[in-house]
Amino acid sequence: MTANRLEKVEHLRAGGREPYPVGFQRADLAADVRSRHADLEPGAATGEQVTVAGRIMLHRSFGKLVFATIQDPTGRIQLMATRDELGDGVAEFEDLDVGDTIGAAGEVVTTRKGELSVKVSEFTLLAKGLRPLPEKWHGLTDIETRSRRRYLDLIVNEDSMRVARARARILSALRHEFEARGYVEVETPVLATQAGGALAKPFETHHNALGVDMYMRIATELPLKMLIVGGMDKVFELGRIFRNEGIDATHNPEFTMLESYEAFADYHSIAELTEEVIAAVAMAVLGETTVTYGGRDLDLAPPYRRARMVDLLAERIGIEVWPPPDGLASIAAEHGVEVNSAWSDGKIIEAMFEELVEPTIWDPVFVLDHPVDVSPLARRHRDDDGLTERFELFIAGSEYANAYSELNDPIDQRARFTSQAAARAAGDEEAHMVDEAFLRALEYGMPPTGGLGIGVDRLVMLLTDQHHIRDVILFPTMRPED
RNA sequence: GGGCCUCUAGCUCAAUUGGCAGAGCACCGGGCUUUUAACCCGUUGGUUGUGGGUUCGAGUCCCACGGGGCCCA
Repeated sequence: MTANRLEKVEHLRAGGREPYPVGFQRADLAADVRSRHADLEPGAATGEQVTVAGRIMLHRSFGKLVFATIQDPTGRIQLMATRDELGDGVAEFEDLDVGDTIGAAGEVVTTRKGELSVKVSEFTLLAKGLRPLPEKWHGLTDIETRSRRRYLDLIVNEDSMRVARARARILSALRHEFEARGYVEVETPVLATQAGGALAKPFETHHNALGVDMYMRIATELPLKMLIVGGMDKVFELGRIFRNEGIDATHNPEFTMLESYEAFADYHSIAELTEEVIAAVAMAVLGETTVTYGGRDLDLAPPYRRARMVDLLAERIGIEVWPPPDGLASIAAEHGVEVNSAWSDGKIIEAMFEELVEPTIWDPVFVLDHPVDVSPLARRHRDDDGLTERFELFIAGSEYANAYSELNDPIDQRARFTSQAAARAAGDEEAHMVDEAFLRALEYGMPPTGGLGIGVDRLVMLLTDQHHIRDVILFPTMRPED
């Protein structure tokens, strides 16, 4: 089939016609033509000349009369090529294939059946397609091909285009919300000699000229806090994060996170910021705060419920878990939660929460006050030394945001790092490394600060009703094809 | 990492108990001046993911490997 199309290209060139010309000017978009001529009678002639361009999606020939439906970024419109108008040119129009990109000029008319059309007086082949498009009835459904050849998916699956465009609007709305609140967007290193700010395995690489091993960032937290030390009191970064972990419905090795830090804020004010931003983004993208996710309604309008992690867990299992009772590990085991004997009480509580409470959450909840040993960068709770001033926002069983009153006590931070380093030495590959550069910055004094991270891909999934992260990432990470 | 499922024409899918690899769309040729997934007639198109094995005979059964999916860790 490609051979046939190549012959056509050769034939065009032999006849002095360029199959990939430059310089064509599109003057009109399908949707604009449609909106200008919404309710024409069948057989109408408007006298309006338009110049449209797009990819041929459907092609129907009657020999001396040819219809082609082209698609541009705004939609589809039918072209009608007639012998009356084009003479022998109609044969050339008939020879076009589905998948070709063409430009055409002509009068806006309706056909006898009432279909709005451009009656072609001139047309130009702009890009000959050598490969056939997926089938016009069933389109492209194979998940692997849709992900690997996203361009095809975008051409034939309207929903994929909808999601891609919604994602762009979400990114734009997020920026708008933070900028409107006086936050400054910054860029921090993707490549660093230490990976910190989160508990995760990094990608490792090497800088040849410097002769040092480097890591792709697993968070933007530490450099952003250094900017708070530097006096940039409200900063945010919207960027790609890399974690060397498995791929599943909610994890891609590279993903997009928004992190923000605000001096003189705490996790209570950041919770208010978070619910306002999420509601505003939903409004910007959907025009309402009610979303349907997997067929079930969800309201993103503030305020969201606030509840302590330990209280939600106690409510679920009917036993108080804070302060940790004796035999917490056996209580976990009784509820089918597997725990490691090396785990701290805090880690056990977190694991029980993840397994027993998270899946039951539907409406937005700020889960507050995580145990200190699972939160090495968060400030200790002002009323309880064993907890932190932290929240995670859960919606529909998944985590969407993570925030702290930031730990700005350099002595405590060093102690936390040291304890993480011990866990690392004991084999926990995700434990945090001691970051001396960050500690030095804290030692100069960081004001009390509220910080926030929002998982952007998951937010896109929520607002576009997608249930796999690969469907909101244009080019998800995949194994090589061969 | 483990379990289960899956891979057939460019796309979407068939193929009985192990018995001639097929259809629709696309492509090519022919017909048609009002179609809407146009229609009608006739062609073309295959290393059945890859490599082995069993068998008179393998898309089908077995083994290994590769891609993908779902679930679990």
